[in-house]
Amino acid sequence: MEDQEGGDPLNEFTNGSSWALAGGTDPVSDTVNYFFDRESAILSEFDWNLQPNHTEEIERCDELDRTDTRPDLARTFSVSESSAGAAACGSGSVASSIPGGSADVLISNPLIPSSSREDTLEKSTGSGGKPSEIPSKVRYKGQKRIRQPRFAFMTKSEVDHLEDGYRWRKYGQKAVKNSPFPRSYYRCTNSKCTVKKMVERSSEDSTIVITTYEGQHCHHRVGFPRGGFINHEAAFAGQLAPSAFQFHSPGIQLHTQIPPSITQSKQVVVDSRKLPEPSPQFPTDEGLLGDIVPPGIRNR
DNA sequence: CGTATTTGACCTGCGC
DNA sequence: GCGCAGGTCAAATACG
Repeated sequence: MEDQEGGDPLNEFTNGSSWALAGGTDPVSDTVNYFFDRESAILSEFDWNLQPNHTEEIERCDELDRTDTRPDLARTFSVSESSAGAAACGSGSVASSIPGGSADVLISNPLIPSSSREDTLEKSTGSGGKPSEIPSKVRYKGQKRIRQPRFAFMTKSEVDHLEDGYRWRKYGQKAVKNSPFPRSYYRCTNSKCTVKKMVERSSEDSTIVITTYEGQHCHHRVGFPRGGFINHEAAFAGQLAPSAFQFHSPGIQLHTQIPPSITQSKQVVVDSRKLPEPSPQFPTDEGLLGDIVPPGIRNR
């Protein structure tokens, strides 16, 4: 647990970053640096500020987790109108890590208004909670959904659900239009965490898995990718990526290879071509992950 | 038996 | 207003 955020990730990526993944002494830290480098480049591209508070927020939330297991308590501050895409459990601003090593990066607008029914529902019931007396269908009405910031990336992988150090509960699967592959919906199993992710395969290239994170984890991962059981890239994406979108969206669209079907309307796509050229290969876990699709050089 | 997954139904948002 | 597609719920089922 504690080792997952052992150091200030921001310091790590601002200080010593290394693109030499393969030759690194620690593939994990290399991965960290890799991501942070890329994120730094991306965020600076848009003149976004990085606020190194993520560790504190997570610890705060973890503390809550230890001291109080009531789901309602945590959910009460899950989303607010002014959260501007803040995380589910904390409003902390953090530097996100964009997993550029795996794919192009897509950034969703943090303030996409939708429906807040899910938040409302989760407060009252939760996925595993006892049913409320009020039918959910009734509670849907009159609610506004505040879409949390989204973060999507593509990974070339044979497995759909990439391990990222968190535990996820699948709560839905949906056929996607114009795609032969269904989209799976996952929610973080942490009772205080409202992070979700969607996983689907690219309709154009079935070997590419598109993972979309929504929200920000308020707790540590359950494990850390040292034992080789975790997809590093996904881990950092899941942990850090969404938080980037607390910053103002520049509202520009430069480049994307992620199908619009998964991102809804408003989105910002970071032009990965402006990023430092990544290593075409990326450490993978158990060989499940194939070649990570590097931004800008895919399909060459 | 507790937890996770599956899956059909339902709701919301959006485009026309 | 209508229809479609995305997203979620929750009961049923599977699994360890």
